[in-house]
Amino acid sequence: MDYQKQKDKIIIRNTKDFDPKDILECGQIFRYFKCGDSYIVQSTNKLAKITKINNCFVIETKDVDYFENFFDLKTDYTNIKKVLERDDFLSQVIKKGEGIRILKNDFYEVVISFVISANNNIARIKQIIERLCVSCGERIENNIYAFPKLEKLCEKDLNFFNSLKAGYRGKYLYKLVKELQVLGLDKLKNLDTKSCRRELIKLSGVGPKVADCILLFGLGRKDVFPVDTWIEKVYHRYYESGLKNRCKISEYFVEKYGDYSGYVQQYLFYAQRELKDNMIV
DNA sequence: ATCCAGGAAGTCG
DNA sequence: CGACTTCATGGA
Repeated sequence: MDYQKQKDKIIIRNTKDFDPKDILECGQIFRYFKCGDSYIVQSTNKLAKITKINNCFVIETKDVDYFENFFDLKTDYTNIKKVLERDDFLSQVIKKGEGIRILKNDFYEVVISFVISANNNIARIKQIIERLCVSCGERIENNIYAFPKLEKLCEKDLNFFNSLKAGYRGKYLYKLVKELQVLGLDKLKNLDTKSCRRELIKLSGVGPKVADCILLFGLGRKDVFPVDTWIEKVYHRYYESGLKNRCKISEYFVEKYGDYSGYVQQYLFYAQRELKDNMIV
């Protein structure tokens, strides 16, 4: 990855492996918005502004090292895509999101965010998380708030979580934050993928799919394949169609793509969602 | 009005 | 174990 770090900015020259639209709108993060020609991205209490300037993307932030890791800039996506493009179908799919990168977002923030995501749509997920941050998060700038700390959310009652208009997920969140505080966030992070997945599923509001999203977007594990409604459509339309169970479909993809599963899943999800029903010939 | 969204939990067999 | 139902909310 061709990029240069400075005190308060990162300059990215290799724009074919980095596109903020592809990265942010592929459903792995919910705290971002367009601001003129720029994108503002938030993670925990940190903030970055991405702008295209002269065939480069410039990431302006006070936390250069954090966002270098956040955008996974040390990983070579040219090589990842080269491997995957040996498959003719994937080659077509990747064209729809060539600038995708899998983010390394904050583990705890990802847990909360994807419990909210269950059986929900992205526009509404963003609104619910925004309400959560505005009501409980530290104020960073004018209308910018940090993601609330776990201790703060543990003080809140069930009524508060219901007021977020998260529907039946309110009671999951209420129980979840207490479970996380008792368990300790660091203990989960250091487990191997299968053990961690098994522990995550014990948390309230976390099932197989949400656990896979947490592993992928919060812990950088690429040997998982979250299966939601979009991916289920992709499976039945472009792969085999014999499996009905989403867990089995996930296993099918992980066996097929191994340590590239997370990347493939994200390319497929983005292409299917962007192009609706006419993804590929 | 009915269906759908980055599904999970509860129940039943 | 697997299948089946219920669960809020809001946009299309």
